Amino acid sequence: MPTMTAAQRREQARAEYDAFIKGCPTNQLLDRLSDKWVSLVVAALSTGPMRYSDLSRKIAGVSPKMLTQTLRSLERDGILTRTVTPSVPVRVDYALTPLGSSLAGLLTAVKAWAETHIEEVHEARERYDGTTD
Amino acid sequence: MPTMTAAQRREQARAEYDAFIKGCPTNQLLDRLSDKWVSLVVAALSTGPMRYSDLSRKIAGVSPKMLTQTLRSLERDGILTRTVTPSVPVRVDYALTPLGSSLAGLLTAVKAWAETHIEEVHEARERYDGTTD
DNA sequence: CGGAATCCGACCAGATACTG
DNA sequence: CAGTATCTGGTCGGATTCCG
Repeated sequence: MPTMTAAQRREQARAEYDAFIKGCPTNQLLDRLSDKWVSLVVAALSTGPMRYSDLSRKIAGVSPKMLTQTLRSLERDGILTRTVTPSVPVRVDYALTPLGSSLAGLLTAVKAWAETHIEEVHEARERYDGTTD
Repeated sequence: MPTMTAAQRREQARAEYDAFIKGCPTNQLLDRLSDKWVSLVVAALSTGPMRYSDLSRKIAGVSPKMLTQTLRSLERDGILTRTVTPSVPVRVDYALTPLGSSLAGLLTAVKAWAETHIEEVHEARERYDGTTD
């Protein structure tokens, strides 16, 4: 009696999909890139190591919480390293790993694409928005 | 007296940052890519045009709402085209534009990077998670 | 079949305040 | 200086329902 079968089928499809995602490297990476702060942090560090407060200042709009959270996940993924120097005021430096650098290279490629094609996108948008005819 | 100056400074930094974002093509593009369904739709269409229900089936975990929403924004951005065939049951086909195809190419590059380096990420994660010492 | 509208819950993200 | 903890609210995403 398929009374709530619809929901169950959805759920099952979701589970399968989820399992599929787990084994899919692309999606995991995409998950990282989809974090808006990730790209900014990586970009900021691509010119060299920075301290926590430097990052906080350079990125500006970020809250301490999000910055820490982002740095943590990137550190966990081996994208960057966290170095604590126990001086009188504690000093923490963040730097890209080789892996992180290659990711930065990828982001550069994305950026290049964006700058090349953004115009077309804008035109398409105006065309779509001015849906006069 | 700086009682609430902290909040105001945050707000101002946020405004500047926001303005910066507006003019930044990279970020606009990143916004698109950060939508988890976008990549899946583009990937699905990269092998050829598909109907709405085909996409719905192929992507599996997506709800009608999100699928439509994703397709709309992609259509608006000129990434894909929407073709309605007014037969008895309405038929709608979606296909990538040349712009969309080039985006698909970019996603392929990202995918390649992911598959190349995912192993390192996994190792880094296990090393980080097994925080024994 | 293809889609729109509504409702609602879950999660994410920010602000604030406090600690080492 | 470099975080952490908590609360809160806004947005996203899903389920449901109904229309062309």
